[in-house]
Amino acid sequence: MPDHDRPSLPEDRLGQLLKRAQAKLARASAEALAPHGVDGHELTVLAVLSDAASLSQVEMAGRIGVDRTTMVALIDGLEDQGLVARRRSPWDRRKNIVELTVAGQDCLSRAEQARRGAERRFLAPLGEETAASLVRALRVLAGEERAHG
Amino acid sequence: MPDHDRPSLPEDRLGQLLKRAQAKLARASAEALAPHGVDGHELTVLAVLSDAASLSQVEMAGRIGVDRTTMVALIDGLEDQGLVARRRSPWDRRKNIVELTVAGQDCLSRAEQARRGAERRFLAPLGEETAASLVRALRVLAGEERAHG
DNA sequence: TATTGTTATACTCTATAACTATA
DNA sequence: TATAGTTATAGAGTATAACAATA
Repeated sequence: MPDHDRPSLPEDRLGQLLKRAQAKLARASAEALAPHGVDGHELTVLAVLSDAASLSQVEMAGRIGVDRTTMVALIDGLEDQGLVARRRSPWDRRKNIVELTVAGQDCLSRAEQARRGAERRFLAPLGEETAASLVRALRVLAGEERAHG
Repeated sequence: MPDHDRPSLPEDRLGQLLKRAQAKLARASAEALAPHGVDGHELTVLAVLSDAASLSQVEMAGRIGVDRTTMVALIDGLEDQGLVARRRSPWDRRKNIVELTVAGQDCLSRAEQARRGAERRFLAPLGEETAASLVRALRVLAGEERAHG
């Protein structure tokens, strides 16, 4: 049976490679973030808030790509830890304005540094040039249209 | 605020890129496989059986990386469609020997071709050389030790 | 009527625990 | 005692449906 006619085994399939690489990085990131008391989703919320100053919960949900019902519990957890604060918008009393607290900014700085370290260590085996090329390729495949980050 | 100190937004994070690329490929593969009546997991089982001729359910589970309890329903579905057959091992009556049927081999050929097409179309925007380089990089990151496939 | 935040519910995926039969 | 297959159950993660407050 010629090689190109033999069905691909799991370990040769692109989907499996992407899945395993993602899972491995997720584990490494989780380990790096654990000391800072936030998980990946929570760190994302903090980072988006840091970029946008303040957003309503639906706006946050849209940015992050989760449902607004999922956002509720996420913000609950962050608020319980004192990392973000909710307040009613005076202009539209249906909306919650969510903002970073000082503790939240501090946590973000530390946790983001830890996350970057994990990402850097994860990519280290590739070398700088290959790693950059991988990221470029993934941006294309993921449908990321931004010219450069 | 210098660029390297600004927290990464979701779309710039490697984990997100891997996740989105994987999700996009998974959707494309699911669409390509749908006409053949199998999903990705089921196709994997067929491919592994084609490679190994016959395996017990625990051996299959080990190869694919799922629990043996998950394998039961997987095999159930394939058996209901007549794509695989179970029989008791005469040498160890605790074990089920799972084998491809003729219909299963036929389905495998067609579905695997469809899956490869989806993968090829997914990688097309990169060009051949970049795509091959991506796969090599992912093999390294996923912990894949095989020299070349 | 439509939207925001919220809660309750359901669904998917997968693993753990427990049972049966075999070894 | 230990293993293979099976079933029932539970947990994580996330979405849908429904409700109250507000626009």
